Amino acid sequence: MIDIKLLRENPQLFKDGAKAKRFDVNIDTLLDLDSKILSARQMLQDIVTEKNRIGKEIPKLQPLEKQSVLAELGKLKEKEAALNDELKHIQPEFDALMLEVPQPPSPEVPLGLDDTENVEWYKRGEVRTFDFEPKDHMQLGQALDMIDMERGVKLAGTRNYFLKGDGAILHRAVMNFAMDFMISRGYTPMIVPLLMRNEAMRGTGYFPGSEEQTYQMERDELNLVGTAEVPLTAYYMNEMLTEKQLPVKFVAMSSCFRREAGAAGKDTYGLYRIHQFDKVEQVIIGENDEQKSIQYHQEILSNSEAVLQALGLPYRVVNVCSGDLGRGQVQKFDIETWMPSRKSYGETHSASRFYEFQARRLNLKYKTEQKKNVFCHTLNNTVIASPRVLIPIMELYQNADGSITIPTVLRPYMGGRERIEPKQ
RNA sequence: GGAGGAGUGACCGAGCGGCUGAAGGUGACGGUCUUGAAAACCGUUGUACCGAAAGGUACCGGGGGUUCGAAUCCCUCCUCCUCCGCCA
Repeated sequence: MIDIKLLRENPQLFKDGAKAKRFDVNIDTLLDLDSKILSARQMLQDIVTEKNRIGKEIPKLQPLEKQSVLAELGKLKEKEAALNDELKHIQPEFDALMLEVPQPPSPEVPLGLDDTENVEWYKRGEVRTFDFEPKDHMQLGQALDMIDMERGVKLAGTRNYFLKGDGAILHRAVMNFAMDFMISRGYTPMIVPLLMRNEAMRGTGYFPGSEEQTYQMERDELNLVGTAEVPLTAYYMNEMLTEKQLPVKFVAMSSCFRREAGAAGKDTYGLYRIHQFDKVEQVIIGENDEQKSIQYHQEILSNSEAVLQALGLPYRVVNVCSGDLGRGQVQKFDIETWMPSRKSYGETHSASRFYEFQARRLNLKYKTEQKKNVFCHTLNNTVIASPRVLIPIMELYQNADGSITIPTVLRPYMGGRERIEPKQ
């Protein structure tokens, strides 16, 4: 959520921001509602002040005097009720609109309509060329009995799968490696609840907007999270931290659930776009300081790069363009990892910086050394998401004989083995 | 799932229709004293909104109601605790 005071001062900034992000929100209506609310509240306040003054005198009055004073009060109450009634209509309208106003993007964000206009920042790692006909991850997965898509679909519908045998082992190895790596960098490991109240979904910016993308447990009014960002970022919701506590750095491993509504027919092959996956996610809750936020953004980006480098995967970092940014994001860097079967880089990570946007919705504040109360800043990034990352691992590490070499950093997590080989 | 009990400021805890934004204590901060520290003593110590300010308004788990007036009474939701049942 944005600061209404900033909006009053500079509506054009927010109109331009919304336009660049391709969000449709009526700022003028919002400002109009705002001024109506302000004047109604001012009048209401004056009435209540008067009421309170009269109310205090009542116990001192003679019974006869009381009658006329009570009559006077009655008139005030009528006015009060009318104003309250007006507010009751306007306020929810205002609140709903406020939730829709996008955070304007940083000046460094390239203007663009969609992900095709994201700007490549830099590349790392060598893209492997094969001297044999490489298999894709599904062919490898079947041959090595690591992936069973058919039975996943049989039991749970499209975009569902089983990881089996070495597939399950490799998946766990990747997750555990990433988790241990982040713990070694000082992040606090968390196991988090995956069913979240609407409040937490709204607070992190997913609602309103992503209801269609979310599995909602309507009977219990709970939502299956699409990322551990939600419980981690909302962890201190409605709390007041102290400056000394900051920055808070969390890392969590969790399952993630996404309906992929609107993606019908897109990326239907293999393990790329699926309804359920596991992810190690990093979140920073930091000070209300844009320069520090920018530093933290670099930090979470380089954490993930270090993981990819350790795994020996070639990737590129892209500066996500305005039209591809979410409502709350100030700036976002995606990391895309080379996937031979797609003959392209595919998104594996997404590093976002929000400034106050989420903290305002979450009512997440801290007390500064100067005893002022301000909103925190929040950021998050993927550390690793599997099985999507198994696509480049399996495909890039495959050998001509059909086996897969295990990346060295994963070997300790796989009983010291060097290869995944077909069973005899 | 059934039966009871409870939610007050950073924390503990009093209040149970007007004198209460809220006693008392703890903690924190400032000061006196001291070579320094401790102890003791004195003082300060909530958030949001409107306002240039003075000041005003709201908030005692959330929402709604009764009343001229609610932290105090009623309804509802949430949370926690105790006992019983069930269970990985």
